[in-house]
Amino acid sequence: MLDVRYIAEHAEEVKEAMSHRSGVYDVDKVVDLYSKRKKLLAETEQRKALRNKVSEQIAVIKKNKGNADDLIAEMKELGEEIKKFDDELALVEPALKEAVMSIPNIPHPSVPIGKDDGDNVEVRRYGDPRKADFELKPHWDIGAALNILDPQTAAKISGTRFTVYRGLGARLERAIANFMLDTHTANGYTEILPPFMVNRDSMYGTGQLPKFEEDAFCVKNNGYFLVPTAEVPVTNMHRGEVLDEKDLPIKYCAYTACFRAEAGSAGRDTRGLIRQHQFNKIELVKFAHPSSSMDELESLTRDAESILQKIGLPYRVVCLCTGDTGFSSGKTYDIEVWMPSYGRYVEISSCSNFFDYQARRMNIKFKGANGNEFVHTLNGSGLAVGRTTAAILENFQNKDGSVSVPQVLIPYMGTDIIK
RNA sequence: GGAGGCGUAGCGAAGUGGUCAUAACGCGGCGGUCUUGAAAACCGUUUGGUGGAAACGCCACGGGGGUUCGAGUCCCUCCGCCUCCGCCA
Repeated sequence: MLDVRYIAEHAEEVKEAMSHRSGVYDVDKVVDLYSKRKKLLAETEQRKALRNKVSEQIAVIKKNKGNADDLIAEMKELGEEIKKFDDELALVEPALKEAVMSIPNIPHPSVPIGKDDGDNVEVRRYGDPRKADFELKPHWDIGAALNILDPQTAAKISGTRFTVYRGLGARLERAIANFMLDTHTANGYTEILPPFMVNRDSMYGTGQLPKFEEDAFCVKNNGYFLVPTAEVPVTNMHRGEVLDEKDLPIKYCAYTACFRAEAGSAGRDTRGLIRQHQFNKIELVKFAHPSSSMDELESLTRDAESILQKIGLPYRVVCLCTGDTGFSSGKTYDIEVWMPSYGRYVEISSCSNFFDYQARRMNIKFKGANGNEFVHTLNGSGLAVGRTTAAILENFQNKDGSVSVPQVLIPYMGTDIIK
């Protein structure tokens, strides 16, 4: 969330920023509730100060065996007044909090202004889209032919949007995950294996709640949520903490299954590994000093890209425009891998700098020169494993239906060909 | 799942209805004295949030609610940790 005070004192600036985002946001409501709260706070605090003072007097009188009945009666009355103001505050506070939380992050000045993904700006490209002298097949056909991807069986045991990986398919998924983790840990990221279920507070902390509850799976027994991304458990690890400035940046990588309801995506990407209820992902998370978080976003994006370069998959990096940038993010780069079956680049990673937006919400600070300050949080996929599997199957397929194993994965696969 | 105990500053821990929560005491951290330097010893200093230009307030003892003129302290509830028992990969 943004700083309430900042919104109140820079209302026009915030409104201007919101006008470039998708959706409509009520900044005035925040300003309004803020001044209302301020007024109530003044009223109640003034009375509390008096009560505190008189209560001390009563204590003294009692100690000296005196009679304080008059004062006690007065305070009883004052107490009722205080309660009235507090009750009113109890209505305004949550309303204000909700209003503030409903305002998305302010995009960084370097973010291109635009409406939707059509206005995203390509930053760089690596490699060239695969060309072949035979017809390139989509990965779901390759997977079926090689008997390594089996959505039918998954549908029987679970439902649609699940896949059973079999044999070298399962092995490929595992090889990719291991390769990614090995690469990132060698780059200074500490490997984390977090719980795959988290509580409600964590979902609020990273911003999946309250707005996007229908996207998540909730466990009936205990109200826990299946993690939609490792960002949630890993970023929340430091919720409510004051970090040591000299430990920054803290860098984590985590491999988890991710669970998404994909509500509202009916009919989209119904075939293959692109959009599943359960998929594997390596996530990179950073807690950074505000002064260097923009640099950390660049290096995080490069770290994610390096995986694709090492495997040898063509991709491009785009900077999301203001209208397409996620709710909590201040700046986002998407990494898109070339998918022959789609005939275009498909998102395989999303790297974001949230500035202090998540940190304020989660109360993650560091002890700096000017007292405690909020850290900046960043994260990005490094990468989505299922989509990487799909991209490899398509980009490394051979005319005879086999798939060559990328060089760097051969040690993990124990073979150089899937056939 | 059952029984009991506990949750107070970075850590340990006192406080069991009032005028020492800017929280005793101990450890740690920071500054200093001493020392060639260090250790030891000694002295000093160390919670955060929020309102206000300031003066000066308000809030916070795991979270939430209640009783009271007044709650760290009493009551309810939720969460977490520990011990024992049961079950279990």
